[in-house]
Amino acid sequence: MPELPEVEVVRRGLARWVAHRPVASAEVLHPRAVRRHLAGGEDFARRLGGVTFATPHRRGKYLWLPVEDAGFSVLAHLGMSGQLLVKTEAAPDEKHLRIRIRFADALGTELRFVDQRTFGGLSLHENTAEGLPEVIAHIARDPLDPDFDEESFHTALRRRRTTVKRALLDQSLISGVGNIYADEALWRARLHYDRPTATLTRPKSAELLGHVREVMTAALGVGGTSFDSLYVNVNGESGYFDRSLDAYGREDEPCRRCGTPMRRRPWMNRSSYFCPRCQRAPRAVPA
DNA sequence: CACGGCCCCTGTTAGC
DNA sequence: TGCTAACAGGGGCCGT
Repeated sequence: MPELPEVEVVRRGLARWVAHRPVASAEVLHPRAVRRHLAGGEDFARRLGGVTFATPHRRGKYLWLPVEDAGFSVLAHLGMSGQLLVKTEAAPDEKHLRIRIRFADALGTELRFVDQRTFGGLSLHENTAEGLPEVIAHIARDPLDPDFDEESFHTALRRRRTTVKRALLDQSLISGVGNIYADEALWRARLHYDRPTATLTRPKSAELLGHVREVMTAALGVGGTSFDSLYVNVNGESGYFDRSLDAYGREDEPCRRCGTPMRRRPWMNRSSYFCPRCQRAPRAVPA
């Protein structure tokens, strides 16, 4: 489950149900789920046996469980359809169960990575000096990170020769924003997705960033956005923010500001939802 | 080297 | 009813 609020919901679940527990064993049921672990599934399982997890961390859509008294972490990315579920040991295996982690304590629950489309996965990585798995060192801080650098975000936008929605989805510029929250923030900021970033004034980029933060914080407050059972917390429960969406998925429905029917446009093998009146297309810029 | 396009997967749904 | 195409919230990698 993809974007920052949904991943944060999962992180909080892991903090409550998995942190500080001793691992008995790990079982890899699909090789693609550990493809980022280059040493392979057997190595993944062997190295996890006997470790204890520390408190989970998150940056953007990545989350990781540091291993106590060791310099490495279990890194997780949910991709499009990944779930981290805490289930009782007796619960039947899910159809798309990819990885199982059993614990050595007596709580009777296990951690499962379930992923229909296998775009997500788990892997083990050495931590950098900052305690970050090395392979995500290129991922920018996310907008809810207190150390997010607003000034360098703005200067990067001005320097780039790209469009604003592409920039929002560029995880090396700002992380955690995906297709839903990009459309929501752009609608709130009255910006068209094809607006060149170089034309954004400092107040406008600050306003946009503020909307990104507000929509994500609001979504987090109600457990994230779920359209179906694919996007759930560690207990398999869905969030409620889909009821509060103003742009995403609202093709032909009236804009909540001006009443104009919302539009959907194919965009980068996905879709962009916008109000044609509130979010005017930019004038073609001379080359 | 920055950027845009393509690809990796499986399942559901809309349309013919 | 059955087939097919489009679409789904991800990111990495490749070529230009």
